[in-house]
Amino acid sequence: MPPTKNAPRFSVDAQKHHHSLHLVHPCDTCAVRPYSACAALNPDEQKRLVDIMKTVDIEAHQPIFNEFDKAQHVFNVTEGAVKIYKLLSDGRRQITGFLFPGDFLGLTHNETYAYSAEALGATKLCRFPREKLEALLDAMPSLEQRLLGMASHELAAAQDQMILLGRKSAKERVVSFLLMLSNSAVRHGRPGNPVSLPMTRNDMGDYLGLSLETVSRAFTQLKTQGLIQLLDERQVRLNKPDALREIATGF
Amino acid sequence: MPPTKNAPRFSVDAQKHHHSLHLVHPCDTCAVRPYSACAALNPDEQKRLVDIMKTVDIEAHQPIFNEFDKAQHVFNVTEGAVKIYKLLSDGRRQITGFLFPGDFLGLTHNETYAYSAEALGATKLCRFPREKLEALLDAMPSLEQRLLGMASHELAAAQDQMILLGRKSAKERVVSFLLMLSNSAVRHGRPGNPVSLPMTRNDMGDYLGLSLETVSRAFTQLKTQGLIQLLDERQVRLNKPDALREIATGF
DNA sequence: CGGTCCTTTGACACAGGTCAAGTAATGTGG
DNA sequence: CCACATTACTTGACCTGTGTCAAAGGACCG
Repeated sequence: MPPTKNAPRFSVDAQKHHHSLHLVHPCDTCAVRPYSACAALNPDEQKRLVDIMKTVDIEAHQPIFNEFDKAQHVFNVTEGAVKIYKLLSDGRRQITGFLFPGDFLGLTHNETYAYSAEALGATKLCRFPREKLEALLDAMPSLEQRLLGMASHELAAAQDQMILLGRKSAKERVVSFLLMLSNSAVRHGRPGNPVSLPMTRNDMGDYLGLSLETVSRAFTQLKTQGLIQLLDERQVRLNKPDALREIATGF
Repeated sequence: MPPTKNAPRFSVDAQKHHHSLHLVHPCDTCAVRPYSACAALNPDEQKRLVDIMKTVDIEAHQPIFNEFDKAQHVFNVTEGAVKIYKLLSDGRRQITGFLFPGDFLGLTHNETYAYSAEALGATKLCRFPREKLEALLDAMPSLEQRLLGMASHELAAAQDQMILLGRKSAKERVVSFLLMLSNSAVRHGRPGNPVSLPMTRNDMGDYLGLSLETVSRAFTQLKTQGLIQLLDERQVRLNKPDALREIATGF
């Protein structure tokens, strides 16, 4: 069952006009966050970024781009959530990340994208033409520094994911995932305890290297042990964060 | 035969004196490679790099630094090979990378190292004091650009490793590993076909998320199918690279 | 030449995958 | 507003790939 994807369907807003409204804080649009790129730029630099930027709306479950497409744009999530993934030729899928407001996608040093990207729910993005962004980079070391910091942060996260995928049990993976989502929410300025889960069990499985059934069973087990509590189907309360942290780190 | 046991050991002081000899090509010392950082620097910039650099020798199986140590130096491999890994509290280990001449280790944006590093065989490193290197970075955007390129390359590799760990079978993992080593050897200017394996089965297992027995069984199976051939215990010939590539990508 | 480490191989156990059935939640068209 | 379809989730029964444990051989070393 190789999930054959249709072509990207997104509408580009004609938003050029009110860019000027955002000049002082362009990153209100571009979702400024601790790890976002536009913080710490001077007004002139911000203006140059905003000038090459367009806002894009994506409907739920629509592709944003596919692996091996020509990499013409770089995106920044402003609202909603995105999953990025790679496929093996027989359809096996590995989700390599879930992205939230402030996160970049589509950065690459090759001609083509290194992964596919799809919106989880209704999502807004900032879109930068790649060659223009790269020209800006050369002229703005501070932006480049920022990107390096983000890349190094992502690299650390990728290594955590490797130990999860290579060495953790199903339960440890699910617990690690919940804590990771919680931490990420806090970093992005959202509440960290009732954790919201904008993705399906299947997506979680493809992120954690598990089947959807195993993810579901892990949830049930954690519920039974009183460690978590499902409020709404897409909302989990972490009852004993410390106990969960111990499970996640392998005690 | 484990690589170069009796490597000539020159002291740090001795190196200092003939820095001037290296000024035109300082990266002979610092192992210049396509993904290395010192390429494309002008002579003045190269000199400034060399001035803060020291050469270090590490014996086989000796630690270089440990996760959570204060990150005081950044290293570049010049000879030999290094493994970097993370541990869970009960001792489970995930090797997150094998590094060869030209590769950097110890780069982080935190106070402490994000992983432990250990020499596989006798190994030579270039060592840069971290704060001096960071000061240089601010002054040399070209170097920063180079690092960003390397980080983005490593990020892509990390995502390949995620699909390997999350979704590939034992046999697919081992084959992917052999091909990866072969490609890496070619990129680093060494022969790509008889692949040399400077690490133990145990190390391979900890890199691939498998037990050492499963790695061994996969080798036997590949031998039986005539796809590979063990020359020396640390040297594999890839008999049918195309067939191997198909296995690795999940056909 | 005995000790240590690495590798291979076999026997067996088990975590997690697969298949299947049933239910709940959500959306859709009449 | 209600049939109906669709998608998501849970749970059970069973199967299998890989881990674990154990033993034995080989290479290297002091």
